[in-house]
Amino acid sequence: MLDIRFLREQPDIAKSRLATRADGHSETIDAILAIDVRRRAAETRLQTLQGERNRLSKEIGKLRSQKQDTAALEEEVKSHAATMQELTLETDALTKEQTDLLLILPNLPQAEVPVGREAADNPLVREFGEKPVIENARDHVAIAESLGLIDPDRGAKISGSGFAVYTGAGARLERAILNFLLDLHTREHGYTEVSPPFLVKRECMVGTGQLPKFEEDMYGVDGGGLFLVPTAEVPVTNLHREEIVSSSQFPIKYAAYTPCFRREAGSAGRETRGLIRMHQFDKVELVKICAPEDSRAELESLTQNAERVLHILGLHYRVIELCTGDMGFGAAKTYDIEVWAAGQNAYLEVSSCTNFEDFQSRRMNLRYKAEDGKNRFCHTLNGSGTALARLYVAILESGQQPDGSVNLPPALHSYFGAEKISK
RNA sequence: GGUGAGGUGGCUGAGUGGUCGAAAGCAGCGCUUUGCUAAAGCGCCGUAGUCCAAAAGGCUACCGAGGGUUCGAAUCCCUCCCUCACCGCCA
Repeated sequence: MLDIRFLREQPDIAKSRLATRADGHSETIDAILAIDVRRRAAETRLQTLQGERNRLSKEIGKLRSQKQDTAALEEEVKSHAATMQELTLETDALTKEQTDLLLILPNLPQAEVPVGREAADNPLVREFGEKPVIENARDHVAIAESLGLIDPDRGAKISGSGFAVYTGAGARLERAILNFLLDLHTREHGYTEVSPPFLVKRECMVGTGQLPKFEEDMYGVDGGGLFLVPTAEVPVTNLHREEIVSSSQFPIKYAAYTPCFRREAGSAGRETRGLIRMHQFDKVELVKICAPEDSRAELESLTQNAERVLHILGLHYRVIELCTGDMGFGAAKTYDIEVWAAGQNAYLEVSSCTNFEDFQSRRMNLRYKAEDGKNRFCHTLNGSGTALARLYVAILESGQQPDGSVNLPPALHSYFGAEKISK
């Protein structure tokens, strides 16, 4: 959520920076400001009447203690009741209207984010390793089926398309990768492990920005009161919602595993083969909460922490920076990490590392006590460290051998309990 | 799920209809003094919104949340949420 004062004072700057986004409605800003004027006018009138009522009520109390008649004053207060009622309804309605619009307004890209319209405009930042040379590379579906690692048919049978069942060594590999990721980030990168609920309240989804705009992508339960988490970002970032945290805790760094549940509405047919786009997938998420002046550096180190996963696993990857037109709703700046999947002959996004600045913290009223004693909004960041399913794809496709087996990266041997998977 | 108790400022904790935004203590900040790994005295010390060109200042709202009663609500009534205790059920 953007600062209403900023919009009020510098609407042109807000509009021009928002205009570089794919979803940047400047007309929404005009609507917000129009409501703002009406809202404040109504509020001021209401407050004046409230002040008058308070003054008269005190007067009544004083007179009564002196046993004097107060009927006239009481009538005067009563005479404003209807107007106050109207003004209360008006300010409430205008406040809600304004908030609703503020909640669907995306974040401002940082000034240096490259301006562009779509994914093709995203500049390459760096890459690691090289594409492995594999003759007649098979894709992970063929590999996994021949080795009995996943059972897509039965996944579809029990839950529908977009759900996978991992079986035998396949399930074990999933668990091995998970443990490797959590150990790496907690032991070597200094993140505190969190195991949060997989269901969160609506207000948490609003806090991190999934709602109200993207409800059709989420799984709601309990009549819309609770949602299955689409990423651990939601429960973990909201851990400190409505708090004033101490800056001595900064940077707060959490690593959390959760399954992620997404409807993927509108993505049918795009990259849907095998495990690449699922309604449920596992992910280890990294979340940081820090002071505004540190968030740029924290994004760099966060991204490096996520990259290290692929580095250690020896997988070829590249880091790209999202252009303004390709950034997510709440993002001020985002790096995507894409791993090479030999069987797909394509890069797969396994991590999206984002600095939200104070966009989320405003929504969840997450503040810290600054050195000058003032309460300020924190900056929040998160990045996958990494998504499991696509990493799984890359491990299978990169490790595949001519005899049909899969060699696992050395870092996973002890977690998995073997060096390779074969029939 | 049932019964009971309770939710007040960073913390502890008073306050049951009218100068209560809220006593007191602790913590924090500032000053003074003595001096040295601290003590004492004094003062300051909630959040948000809004008004004014701005500062100073004013006003409004907030005592778990939302309604209600009243000229006036932290205080009375209703609903809900949460915490604790015990009971029931249960992985």
